[in-house]
Order: sequence, then structure tokens, then C-alpha cells
Amino acid sequence: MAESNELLHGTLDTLILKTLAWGPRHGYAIARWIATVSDDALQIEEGSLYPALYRLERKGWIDAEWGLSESKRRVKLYRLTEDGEARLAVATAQWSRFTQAVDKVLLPG
Amino acid sequence: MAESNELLHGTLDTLILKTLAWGPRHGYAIARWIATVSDDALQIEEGSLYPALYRLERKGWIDAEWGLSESKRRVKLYRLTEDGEARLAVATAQWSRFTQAVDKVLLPG
DNA sequence: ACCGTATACCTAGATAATCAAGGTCTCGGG
DNA sequence: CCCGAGACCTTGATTATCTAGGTATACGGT
Repeated sequence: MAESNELLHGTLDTLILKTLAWGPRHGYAIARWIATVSDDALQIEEGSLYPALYRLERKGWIDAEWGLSESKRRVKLYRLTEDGEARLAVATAQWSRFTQAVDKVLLPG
Repeated sequence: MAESNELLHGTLDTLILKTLAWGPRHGYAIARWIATVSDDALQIEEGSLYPALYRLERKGWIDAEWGLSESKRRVKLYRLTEDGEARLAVATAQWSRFTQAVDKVLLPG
């Protein structure tokens, strides 16, 4: 529907970290959570989701473990690490500073 | 200094359009304006700036004309077109919707 | 007269994130 | 028994930004 989402660049990782701050979840569920909480404004494509998860895992901000969902399907459960928690704080602050800066330019001053 | 600015992705064009909405300016001055208004939070590298200007020109949202600055240096003056004005309105609304969506995920709900 | 700094423009190549579009497998319902 | 949805994965294309170079001119200081 919408043209490809450039704005998402760089914020996806933060969205994932924040989602996991509520508790462990598997990949697919993370995407659904983000969609739900944002009232479907944010749609995370699987082609972005899984690479992002590997990225975060590689950096040590999340870790993964195979498990079972309630419906007994095999799922990869992701969990926020301590480093991930710290990173989330930094990234959230960055996001906040960035949006405030952009708003200074964009809003009728 | 700071790690490369991923968050800027997609917003740079909008920042430029908005800057030109205040009146014509040349490229270098656009970057300085954005830095000043954002209290130096936003630093636009020239390697991003000029390609962005060509992009916007190609899309018909701005147009350019060679002229002279007050200091008599040759400068390329950019001006917002009508299409650019319309685009600015759309992009600003998109930005607003996007940040609200992200905030729904990021802020303690 | 000279030199450094800031102004002002430009470009090639590297990096990196997202998306589109394919694929596999399993569970549950009709 | 089949089909849709859940759940995971990957390859390739696109695209934006940055790094790091380059040119040229004006101006201030010495």
C-alpha cells in the first residue's frame, strides 16, 4: 500500500528491543505486537524482521532459544539481554533527541 | 564522531523541502540552516546533501538557478516548486504519523 | 604578496537497511 | 484431505547515507 518505508530505517531495531522488554517473544509475534500496538501503522516485513533479529543477536542485545508456542509449533524465542536493555535506553534517548531536532525544523517556528 | 546517522534516512528530503519553504537558498546554506535550527543536532554531510538536491530536482519538487551570493560567490539557488509544496505537506503528515506510531511502541504504555 | 580558512560545489565507492518475492514445514478446521 | 495461517528463512534489488576525496573563489591576517 504505502511506498516502501524509508522512515523505518534505524528504528526497527529499537522497536524490537522495546517489544522484548515486555518479555520474551518469538519473531513472528514481535512483528504482530508492533503492528497491534501501533494500530497497524507499522508493518514489519519478514524480510526485514529476521535479518534484524540476527543483527541484534550478533551484537549481543538479544539471545534466542528454540521452544514451543502454545499451539505447539516450534518457535525461536527471543529474550532481551542486559546489554540489550542498556542499548534500548541509549537508542530510545537517541530517537527522542532526533525527533525533537527534526520537529524544530519541520514545525512552524 | 557519532555513528552514521541511520535515523536521517528518508527525512532529509523533507527537511530540505521545509527549509526551502522559507524562501530560496543555495545548497550549502540549506545544510547550515538545518544545523542552526536544530541546535546542531542535525549535521547534513555534503555527500548526502547534493545527491538529495538532485533527487528532489529530478522529481520536480525543487528547481535550481545559478546566481550570486551576497559575498559574490557563484551559488546554485534552489526554490520550492508547487509540486514541492504539495509534497512537503504529504511528507510532513507522514512523518507525524510515523513518529506517533513509533512512540506508541516505545513509550511506557 | 602570500597563505590559511571558510565558502561553495561536485563525485565515486563503500556500507548497510529495507523490501519483494520466493521457499519450507506444521497445525488445525472444514 | 486439503487449504489457510502460523512460523521460519534467504537471495537479490533498491536506495540513502557517509567517507573521502576533488576543484575553485573570497577574505582576513601577516
